[in-house]
Amino acid sequence: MNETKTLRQYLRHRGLKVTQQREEIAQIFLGSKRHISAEQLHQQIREIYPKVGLSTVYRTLKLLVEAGLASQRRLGERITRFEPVAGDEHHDHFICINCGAIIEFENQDLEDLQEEVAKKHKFTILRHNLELYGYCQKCRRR
Amino acid sequence: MNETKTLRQYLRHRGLKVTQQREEIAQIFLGSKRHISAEQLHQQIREIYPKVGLSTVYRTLKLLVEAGLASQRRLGERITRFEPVAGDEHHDHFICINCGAIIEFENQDLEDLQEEVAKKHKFTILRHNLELYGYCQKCRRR
DNA sequence: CGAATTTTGATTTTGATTGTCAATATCAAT
DNA sequence: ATTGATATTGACAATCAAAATCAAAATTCG
Repeated sequence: MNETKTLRQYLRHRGLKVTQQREEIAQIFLGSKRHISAEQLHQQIREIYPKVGLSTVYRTLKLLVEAGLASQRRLGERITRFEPVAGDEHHDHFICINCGAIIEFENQDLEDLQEEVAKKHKFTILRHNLELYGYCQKCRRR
Repeated sequence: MNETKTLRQYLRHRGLKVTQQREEIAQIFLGSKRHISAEQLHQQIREIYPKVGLSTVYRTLKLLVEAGLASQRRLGERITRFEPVAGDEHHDHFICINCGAIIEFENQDLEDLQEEVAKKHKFTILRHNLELYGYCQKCRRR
């Protein structure tokens, strides 16, 4: 498996250690079905490697994300925010991962395109959430 | 303020009571800046109505969302899920609010359009998260 | 008003995630 | 292979937002 190598490379590159647990967790995770939570993964791992702790699963998942081998839904934000609904127009958000700024924008084409895709999949959209993470104008330079 | 009426209507319609706290919370919330958290709102409310409890703020925000007067970022999902990154292709998600199914899809036009909008706002996208909430094919009928 | 019902708010509980720390494992240099 | 410096582990505790609890208070409507 090539991804195991990627992980090892990443670890060495950062001066981190290639441990048995990290390899076990990566192995199970990479072969797992999609959208798995840390705890689900922990369950699965325990069936084969009963000694691996939940904390280590969390820590290793973080490493996998950093190594580009995992993607994480629910980025940043850990609390729920609310906003008054002014008119009827919906807006989406840029979120700067450097300074935390939230920039709103609207784009009807984007909304239309979403509806089109939904129709293709026979899905009825009631609401949506689009978050674009990156650097705002100010934080672009580094 | 018209929105206050909307809330009253909504409450009566559901056989709920129009209470002082609900009106106070709605008043402050509707006049507040965007992206406020339950706790931030609670602080603001306390400055004027010191007796309102945090629980009531949470409960009232829920009602405001149901009444269509507030929108809530970070819908559904309360846990973080991870998935292996197979290739380089990104995908987005439909999430059924009835059965919880997560349906993946890819659409390059959507990605391109996002990039275009970002360019307009001088924002550099590193990653994004698009969640379309609604009913899947099975749950459409009701 | 007064009874029936809902709501409130102080507090506790929940549940996911992160922090702590002594014991253990890894790795580079002997 | 052994050592020593350093990183990691796993059990457990701590955090933190959000939900649940429940007796006291407020609201509604006849």
